[in-house]
Amino acid sequence: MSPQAPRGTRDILAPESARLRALVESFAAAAELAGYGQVVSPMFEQIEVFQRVGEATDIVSKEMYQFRDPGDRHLALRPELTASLARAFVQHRPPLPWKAWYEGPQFRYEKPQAGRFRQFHQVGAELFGSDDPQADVEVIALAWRFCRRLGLGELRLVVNSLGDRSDRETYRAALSDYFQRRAGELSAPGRETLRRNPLRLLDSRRPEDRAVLAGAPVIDDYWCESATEHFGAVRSGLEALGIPFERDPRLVRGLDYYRRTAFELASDALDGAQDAVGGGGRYDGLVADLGGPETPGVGFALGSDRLLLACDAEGTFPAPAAAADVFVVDTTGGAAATLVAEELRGAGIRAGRAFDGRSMKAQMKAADRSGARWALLIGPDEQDAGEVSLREMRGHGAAASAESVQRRVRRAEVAAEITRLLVAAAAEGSAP
RNA sequence: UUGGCCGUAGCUCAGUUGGUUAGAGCGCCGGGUUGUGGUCCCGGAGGUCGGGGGUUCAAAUCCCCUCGGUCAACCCA
Repeated sequence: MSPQAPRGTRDILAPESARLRALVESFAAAAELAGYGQVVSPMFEQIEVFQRVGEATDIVSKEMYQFRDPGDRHLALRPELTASLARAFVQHRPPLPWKAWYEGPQFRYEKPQAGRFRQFHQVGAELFGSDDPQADVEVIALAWRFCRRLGLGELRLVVNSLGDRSDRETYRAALSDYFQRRAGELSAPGRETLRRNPLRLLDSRRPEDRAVLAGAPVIDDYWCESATEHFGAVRSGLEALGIPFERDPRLVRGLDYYRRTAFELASDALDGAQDAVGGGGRYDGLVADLGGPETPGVGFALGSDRLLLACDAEGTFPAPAAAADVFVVDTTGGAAATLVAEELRGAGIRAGRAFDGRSMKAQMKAADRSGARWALLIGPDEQDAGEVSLREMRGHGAAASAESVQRRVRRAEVAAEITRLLVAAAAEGSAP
């Protein structure tokens, strides 16, 4: 049996890889418009970076790829990037507010399924050093604006507030009390969840648990004044921007470090259980947990793979066209094609060619399939005359409905002539 | 980690109650006379039937294990 990509990983080949790259570029543009700078952080960290962030979360307790390097350092492939960014913040202490965006693969040991991989890609942004609700609004708006730019329409923004640290703790205790009293009615796995982290029970999908949930205490009653005020400001900020959202008091998110604002973006176009394309929130206290000064922060991450699945479902954000401009057909052996193709590429023209001395017919077929606008023919005739034949392929430009047109061009003027034609076509296309 | 469904050429799939050299479409390669693609016609290459073990005179077809995919629980992007 020949080797395969490890379970839950995959090769992303040409058209799709260009699409992923375009998505990242689009995100970079959106983030940088808002003043976020890119951070490229290591693919792995000292394991404590993630452990300090939440022992109770599955992501760190059982889904981390961990290993010891030859120097016996205990390391982990990053399962998420907020912790890495917080570590980088503590290490470099950049001026506040520090606005950073990132992109790249992350790793979680999970059972793969559609929209869930062991190596997956995210884009995200973090804002450190401000507890202004307007910062929350800016961050959410960035995520929203980016998704809209991808063409996603069936998107749902869900927001909640988990209150301050102490609010969260008292609520957690109250919730725990409540569930303890009715533990008998919970499902078996639900009781286990209750033991580990009662908050997690809030978004259980099991019917028994949901029934018990109906009478559970609501977070709203545990907010302190400032948390209430903060959440109010976030909501009115979103309203002012015309960003639609719904409030879900049971939204808790998986990472333990969230305080106050938590939000999630889900796509209604995705069927199946994995409909969340991203989420985020405020993590005041995370920086301190990593040994830095008390520093508030808010941010989000979006799953690139799932965003693209959602785009597929909505038929938007197609792969950028990769068609060549010119395909060189050489029946004199192939060396002439090399010279012309390299010359054209040097002039910024996308040029393809065939190898292995294939027949003219075969080369023409290849030219057709390459999607090139022109075939550039070099045979003995052209070579003797110091010329090439430039054939406009049907389906392009003026020749779309008529027969393909073909004419001779001086060999020395080929690059200039094609450049001229490309410029003319671009002008025509941009100013119809 | 738990459970359901699935795994046949590069891709999408057929393969009757186990029975001889495993098929189709698409794609790929070549050809249809004198250098010219997209349509059409002809031909060709390509499969240890995911892998291993077992039952049987005989297994793609039955059983077990394993790997992988998928769906759901869990969790999350």
